[in-house]
Amino acid sequence: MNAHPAAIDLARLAQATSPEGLLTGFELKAFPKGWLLSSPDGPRDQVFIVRSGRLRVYLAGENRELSLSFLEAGDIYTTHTPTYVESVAPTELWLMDTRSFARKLATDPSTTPVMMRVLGRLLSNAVTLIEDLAFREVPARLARFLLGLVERRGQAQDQGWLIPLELGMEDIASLLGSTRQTVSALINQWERQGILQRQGRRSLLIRSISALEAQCPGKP
Amino acid sequence: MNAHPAAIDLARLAQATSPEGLLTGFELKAFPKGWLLSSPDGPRDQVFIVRSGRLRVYLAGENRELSLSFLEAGDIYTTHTPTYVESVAPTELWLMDTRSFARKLATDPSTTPVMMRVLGRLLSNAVTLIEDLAFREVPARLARFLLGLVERRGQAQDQGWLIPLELGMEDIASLLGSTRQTVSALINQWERQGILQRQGRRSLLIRSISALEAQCPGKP
DNA sequence: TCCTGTCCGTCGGCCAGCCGACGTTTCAGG
DNA sequence: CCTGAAACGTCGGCTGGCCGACGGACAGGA
Repeated sequence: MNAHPAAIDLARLAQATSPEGLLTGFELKAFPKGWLLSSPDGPRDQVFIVRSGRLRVYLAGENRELSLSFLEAGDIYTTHTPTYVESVAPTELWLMDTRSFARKLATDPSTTPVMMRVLGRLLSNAVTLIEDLAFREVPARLARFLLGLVERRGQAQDQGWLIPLELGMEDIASLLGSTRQTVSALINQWERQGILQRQGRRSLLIRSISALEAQCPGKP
Repeated sequence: MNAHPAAIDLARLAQATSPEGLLTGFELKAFPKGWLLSSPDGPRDQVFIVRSGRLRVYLAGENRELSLSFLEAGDIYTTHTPTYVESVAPTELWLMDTRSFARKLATDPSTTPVMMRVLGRLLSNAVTLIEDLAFREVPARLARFLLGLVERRGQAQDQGWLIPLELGMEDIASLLGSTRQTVSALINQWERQGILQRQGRRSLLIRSISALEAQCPGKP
């Protein structure tokens, strides 16, 4: 659910201008905003590392979409999985097809641990999402989402924690597998209860962490 | 959702009695039926290959369980993910901790492709399950489950396809993220409609593949 | 043969949350 | 300072499917 798989040192590494070291064999390409890089039907044979920009990984049903993750600089991904990948901002990628990548792995074992960590991260995220969809209700998912933001990007204030909100209601709903209306209603209800407070359109002030935690059944 | 990740040649390889070749470094262990091998809370640092028996991989919520997969001879798995793993029959495993395994991967690149395939398979299954939970309703999931069985284990008959059903209603429901009652009601409804037919307690005769396919929105 | 445990079929009540609809707020570009 | 489009807030109706409950069917044990 959370983005940032293995953003550790790759973010800096990916800033290179020529493919050296771990990047050997990758090819730099740029994409405009709104470009569909991969779909479940199309070929699924690429590995890439994000140099800059922003991508959305999502699934699509009849008349709904479920975002799995947003990828940013330093994130690595493979189109092995039947998902859609779309740039939501101008984006630069280090690209490589999986066949070459497999060869690279076979000859250069130092790449393996990175790849394993990435795949492990992806799997963990997927499992967490499955748990959410199967067991938890929307309020719990939204609460966990907000708590995650506090943890990763929250700024302490005397009134509580300020978190940036670069996503609209619609986008959040899509990340949670819910709808705009439900998410909107929940946030406004919580605001009325004093749990949080809107701070302009693009940020949120969390006034009571514990009240949000109370919405999540059984999470330490 | 479907079991059998990389059952290709591993099933035979795992029959060995001493750890040679790919099995180098693994340790053979036996478990009785009903043994909990791993849980989201406990240590999650093992890789194993099933030599014989049967394991269930599942998630647990407040008062429900969701089975992710059943593992059988030749299947490989890692407890990296926060899931429960339990033996549902007496089981023999080739075990190894992830640290040693990482070292093995670094020194013996031939293991890497196997591992990548396995992880890829796990990811694909996870994504498919997410799609099901997020977009499809229970009838569609059940229909796809049955169609999968026909494809993998169906025996042609003049009346239709006979499929073995070694799982009870409860187990099937757990695989689909639904309940015993709902699944039972659906199957009996389909029986009344002549789509399928019970054949004793442990097998099912599918009379109309196309009727089942009609239950799945948009799947070629 | 009966008894007892396990599984299956079916019903009615109930509710989370999806959907459509419509009004209101926000904001960028003229 | 307008203005149109995009995003947000809120309402009511509707329904898939969960839950509890209960009775029947089919074992295996004694």
